[in-house]
Amino acid sequence: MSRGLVWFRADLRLGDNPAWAAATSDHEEVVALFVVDPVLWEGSGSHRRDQLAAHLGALDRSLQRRGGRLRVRRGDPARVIPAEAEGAARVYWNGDATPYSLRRDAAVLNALGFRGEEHPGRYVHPPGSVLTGEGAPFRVFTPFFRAWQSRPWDPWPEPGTAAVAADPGEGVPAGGRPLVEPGEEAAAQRLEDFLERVDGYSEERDRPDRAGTSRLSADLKFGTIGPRTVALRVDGPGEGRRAFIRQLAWREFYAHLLAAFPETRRRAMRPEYEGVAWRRDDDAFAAWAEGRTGYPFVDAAMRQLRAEGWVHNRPRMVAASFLVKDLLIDWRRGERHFLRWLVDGDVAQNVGNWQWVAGTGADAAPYFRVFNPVTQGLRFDPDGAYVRRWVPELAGLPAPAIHAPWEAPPAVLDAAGVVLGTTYPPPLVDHAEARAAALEAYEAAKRPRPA
DNA sequence: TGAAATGTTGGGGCG
DNA sequence: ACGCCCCAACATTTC
Repeated sequence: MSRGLVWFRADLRLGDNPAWAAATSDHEEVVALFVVDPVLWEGSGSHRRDQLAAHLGALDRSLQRRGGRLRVRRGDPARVIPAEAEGAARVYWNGDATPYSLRRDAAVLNALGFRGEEHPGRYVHPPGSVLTGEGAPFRVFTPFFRAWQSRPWDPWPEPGTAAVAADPGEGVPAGGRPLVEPGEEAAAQRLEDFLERVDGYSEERDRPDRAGTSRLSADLKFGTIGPRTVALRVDGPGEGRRAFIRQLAWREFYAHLLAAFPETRRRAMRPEYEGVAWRRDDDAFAAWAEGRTGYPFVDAAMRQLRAEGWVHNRPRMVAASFLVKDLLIDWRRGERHFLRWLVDGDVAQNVGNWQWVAGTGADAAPYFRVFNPVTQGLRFDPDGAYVRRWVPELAGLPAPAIHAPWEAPPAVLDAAGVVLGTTYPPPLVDHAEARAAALEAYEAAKRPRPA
């Protein structure tokens, strides 16, 4: 009897899954394997581990409905996969593009004696497939987007009928309470829920106090939903749908960039900014990470990150900008922190967006675009509801004052029970001064070095 | 997917 | 009626 092995990684679904479809069509029996890689497991914060464990449980239940189990092993994939592949004709997986996964997959493939088969399941168009007319990678989003959109594709095949092996191995790791209901059915329901409000997406997506976004980032990260399913369901007329497809394309752009320029995992895409004189300020970093910068919109974002591992994109950008521009701390420190704590933490997206904010990336925000944390709060959280939820000690403050409590009249602070320096910190830095210092630091880095 | 600084315009108050 | 000032609203430029 012919047997195949499917190595699940960031594609925890059975539908819209090319590796699964190929294996279940090519063989009479398949083993569904997940390897808990200590490098990734230990590197993840509790939020992502809890969500992953829950998703694995849901995948196991889906496989049980097919008469099998998810097999779980702990260890280095380069050792575990060949051992598990004893008796299997081929091993199937969906490829990824981060430097670590490329190294890992090459090692696995080598150890398997090339009985491995990589499929593209993580993106609508796999990294490296969208290129300029000259065959070079795009460095600017808009032309990438055009090429990405005009590239034809078909939905991936449906799964075949192979039996699923029923040995659960070590079993699904235990985890705490996940952020969202696990599994691909729940993810599909989240997509359907989003489609109910997609027409308002353009208007609502920047409002952290409302539920205007798709909330699909973690599902795309874990692969509990397929990118082509998302693209197919969202495609259509209307501003909201177009705006969302554009966001989906940013995700693909960043995957393409990291695949084409793997060194940008650690280094600025624009080398002139490698020389910025970042400050080594552990106290300021801790204040940022713990949500006590004294800027309510920033603190709300950082507390939401700690509490639930997900942050709305707008406060995410503003909090990131604050670390880099206001505190002048190296974007890589923030990148590491976000990657650890985010449920949707993904190397390509995280690095791409941090470099965008820092102004060091391809097609990034110019370095002189500095977010004002007060103005951003006033504009995108006009009632203060988002701040009120995550910074409860300010909850008694009325709308405009809540975004800049140090400017509120004493009577207003009194009435809200806010004592600056006691119940809530004063601003860690003066934004206007910090902005000027950041501009100076970036310009200094750009200037040619004196001979 | 900014914001501050600077420039311009036009309405209204007022002598 | 006129000039002057103030300032809000908008536009442009600069970082």
